[in-house]
Amino acid sequence: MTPRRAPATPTPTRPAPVADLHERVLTWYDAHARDLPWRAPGCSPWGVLVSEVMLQQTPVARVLPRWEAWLARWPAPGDLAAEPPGEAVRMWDRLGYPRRALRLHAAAVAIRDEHGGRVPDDHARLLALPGVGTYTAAAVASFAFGQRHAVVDTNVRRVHARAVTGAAEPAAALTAAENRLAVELLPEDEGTAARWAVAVMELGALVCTARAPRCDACPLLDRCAWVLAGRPAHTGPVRRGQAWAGTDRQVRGKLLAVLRESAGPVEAAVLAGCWADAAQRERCLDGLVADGLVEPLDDGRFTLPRS
DNA sequence: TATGCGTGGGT
DNA sequence: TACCCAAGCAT
Repeated sequence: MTPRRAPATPTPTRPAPVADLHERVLTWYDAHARDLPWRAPGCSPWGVLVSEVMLQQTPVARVLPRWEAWLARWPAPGDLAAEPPGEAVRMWDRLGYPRRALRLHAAAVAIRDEHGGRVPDDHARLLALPGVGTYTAAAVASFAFGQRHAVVDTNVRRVHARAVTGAAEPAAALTAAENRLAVELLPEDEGTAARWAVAVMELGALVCTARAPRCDACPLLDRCAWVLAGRPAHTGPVRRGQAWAGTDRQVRGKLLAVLRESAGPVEAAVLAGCWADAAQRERCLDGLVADGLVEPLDDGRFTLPRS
């Protein structure tokens, strides 16, 4: 162990360029941040957690109305935990990746049973919740509880890759070097670190975007490593697009949509109308049952999970 | 570590 | 028009 001792004299604790980075991004955020409900001062940690799970791979514009409806119906984790998981799947509507709804319900149950109904405020306990990974645990700890964590999502990775590393895109998968960089860039002060985390994400979401970055609006333009290097093209493997037409994903989506929109159990014959290929249809239905998204009844019908 | 997992708007 | 891709997680 090598305890790091704070300097007795007011020596700068980090190189000036990093302080400049912080100041520019934080100033930009104060002027340009979106007014999102889960960022409102009165938003509960539960509201933040729900937003983070909904925002996993789903755009803000589509999350907004679903988040409002969710929080209106289930203002606290215990409210959701008291209902069957199928209700969460139904309320999820078309946000996509409906296993997230199931996991959010399971998280609500865990919060009720293991945390007295309150969203835990430390990273390890958040990480233990269903559907909460490294990113979401750090995000909730930072955004809801003001703690100092490296919050590394796809936006942050892109900003770091360009502004600091000088690459057009981050690596395909999160690397140890990226995590180290994120930790190094974290402001020392807890409250500042929390603001920094959300500010870098916002910069990536609004300005330093994947397709057509709006560099003219970027507070880092004149010190962006990627721009200074002449905006070199992405070097590395081309990302594989997500196949869609004819995939199990598409079939699962069709089957679950029918169940969501039905008030009660659905006949197998109705589900059969979703997809002509019977073998694929059955495989997908079995998969949905195995995932807990669909419950088969003794009479041969199917329903959203009741327990 | 690579893969499977929904959905719909933007370019 | 066909991609591209959007605050990841679990396995």
